[in-house]
Amino acid sequence: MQKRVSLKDIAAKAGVSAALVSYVLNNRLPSRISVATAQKIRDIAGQLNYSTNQLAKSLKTNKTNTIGLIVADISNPFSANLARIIEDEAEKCQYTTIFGSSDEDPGKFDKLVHTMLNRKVDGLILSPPAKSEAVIESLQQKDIPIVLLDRYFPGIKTSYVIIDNFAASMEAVHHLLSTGRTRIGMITYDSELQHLLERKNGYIRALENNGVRVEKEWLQLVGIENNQQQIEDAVRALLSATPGVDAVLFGSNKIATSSLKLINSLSLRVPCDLAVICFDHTEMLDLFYSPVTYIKQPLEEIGELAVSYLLSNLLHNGTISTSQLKASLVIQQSTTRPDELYQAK
Amino acid sequence: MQKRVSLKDIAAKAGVSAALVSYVLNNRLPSRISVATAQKIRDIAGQLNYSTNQLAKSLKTNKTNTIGLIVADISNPFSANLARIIEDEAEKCQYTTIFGSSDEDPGKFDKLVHTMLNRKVDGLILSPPAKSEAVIESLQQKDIPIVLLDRYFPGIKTSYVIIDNFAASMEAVHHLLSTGRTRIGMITYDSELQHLLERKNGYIRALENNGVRVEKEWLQLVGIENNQQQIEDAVRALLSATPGVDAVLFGSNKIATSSLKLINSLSLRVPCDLAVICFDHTEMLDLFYSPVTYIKQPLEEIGELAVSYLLSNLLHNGTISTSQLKASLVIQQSTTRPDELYQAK
DNA sequence: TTGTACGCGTTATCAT
DNA sequence: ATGATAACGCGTACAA
Repeated sequence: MQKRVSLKDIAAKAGVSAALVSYVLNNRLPSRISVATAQKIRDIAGQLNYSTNQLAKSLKTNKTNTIGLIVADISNPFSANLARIIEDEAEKCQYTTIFGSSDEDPGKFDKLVHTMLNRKVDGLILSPPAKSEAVIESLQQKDIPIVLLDRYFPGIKTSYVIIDNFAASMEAVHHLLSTGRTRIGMITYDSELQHLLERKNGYIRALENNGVRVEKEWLQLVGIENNQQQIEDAVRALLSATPGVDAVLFGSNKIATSSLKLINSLSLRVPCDLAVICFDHTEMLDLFYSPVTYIKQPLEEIGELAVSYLLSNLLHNGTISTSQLKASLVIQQSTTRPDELYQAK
Repeated sequence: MQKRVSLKDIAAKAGVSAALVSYVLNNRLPSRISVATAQKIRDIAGQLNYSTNQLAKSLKTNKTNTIGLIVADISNPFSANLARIIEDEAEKCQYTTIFGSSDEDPGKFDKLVHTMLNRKVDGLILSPPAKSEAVIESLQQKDIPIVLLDRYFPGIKTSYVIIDNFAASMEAVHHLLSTGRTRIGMITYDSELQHLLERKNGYIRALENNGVRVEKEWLQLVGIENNQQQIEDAVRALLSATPGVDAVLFGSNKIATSSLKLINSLSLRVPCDLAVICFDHTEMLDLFYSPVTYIKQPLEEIGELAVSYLLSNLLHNGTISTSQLKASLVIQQSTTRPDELYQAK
């Protein structure tokens, strides 16, 4: 169906053995091969437009030069951006990437991992969903190189690249406090994933540290399926609480989008009546009528580190490298103090 | 490194030949194999946690159950959504998808195609960039199954799934005219890609059909690299033209985003001073202070058809299937007539 | 049910 | 010094 030119076609045409062709094309033992035949082989390979069959090569060498990447959902901008960076980075090192979306479902995650393993990927970069510890541990037992991305499990020793979500949440809340907001709510996920717990705990700790009592209704937890209705209910609950909030921290870009969609339709004004901050950037945030302050993850660095950790793991199996990067707060209009708003505009 | 359990491990433990194990696990010749041994083999396979080595299988069968998908840029929401749909659709049919982003660069496109071919993908779904006709034609000569996505080349007979961009543009302009706009501009790409030409021509034709003279400055062409500065200049040119426009059609979501970002910072109001319509949906459009009317492509249908055409092509090589789907106009506030605006709100 | 050639490169060993 | 032979990786499919 595809390339039918094989090594032995070249060998036949050149009047040499297939092995020799292999050596030449891979630049092996260059000292032991006469320049003349080497050139002849290269010429013929060129004119036959030969390209090596990766399947056969991989079968023999047990190396596919492929890495598997599993994210939550490739159609989410956060995942898509990260995927793109990883793809580019891997490609620089001659690696091909195959993607999969887990939809935060550990069953689907497990299935994806195994299809990738059947295809003999050299290693995996994974954003594991909740309750997927067993899968990760089994990969470790099999000595399959993995790097966790965006998330990690405190109880499992693996390579990972994450950000300091606790600190990021704290910083966001401190910023809100510094702009005079006192009734700060948060909408985030009801999940046991460590990075999400840290976002939640950072929020709580920041308020406590500043002597602010966290009202029960100020912390709204929603399902990780990102149900629009549920998120809207959470927004309404925050606003109708007693006392109602004057600022909200959104635990993800999906939550932010759904919430802002509702807020857009209410009479409420941002930032006068409500300040908002959100985790992760999307273009939508800049286009909101009051550009949204957000917590920016260093995506390039995350992607590059993940690939580099994985590749170094491929060379020296057993190496464990971890990074916890710092996120930065990008301050825009959505958190301007009301009294500064007019002079700023 | 990974699965070390092979067919012959099972065969040894079961005291049968490797061939028999293969038959059993593939449910071949079920009538000719005793139920007892079949069960024994399955049990052993289960307890050894065997899973087949796709590399070896593919090498023999010349089938990888993998499709290659090349889009312009996986980090663009339009591409990402489509990719996700195709991934899911392929997965339903037991196919794995490998992605690549061409960045509209024919050289990169060609390179991606060849890495995929070296990996022996069964077929390709491609959004070809400009000047990649030669690559497509060479794939055809090699009888490699392909389906073009989102774009096509009029001179080349291939399977494709596209939308009627000409009609979509016309409909958008007609809608603007029907809401009383008379000075309608367009910002789109300076590209020879057929689908982009059709977007441009649909705009021109719609105006001509309605006896509107298209001022030169109303049609602004920008590079496909989506340079922010260039797009902003185009917006400014439209607004400062004589006469200045009272409506704009954006040729892509990237153009729309960049333009709206600028418009957001001007004193100009949408839709009072300017109506806007854009090709393709992103969430950003709903969050703009005046939710943006857009041309919606039937992404699910496009993705499903593309996969189905490719798979049917894998069975019966040489089949050519094409679809030109209709896009729909989703009308939102950004094109409301100024005089209806207050009563509508 | 089984033996075995096969797909296609790789690489250690053998031959001039 | 140069180059050839052959085993190998692992599952498949045909002949026996």
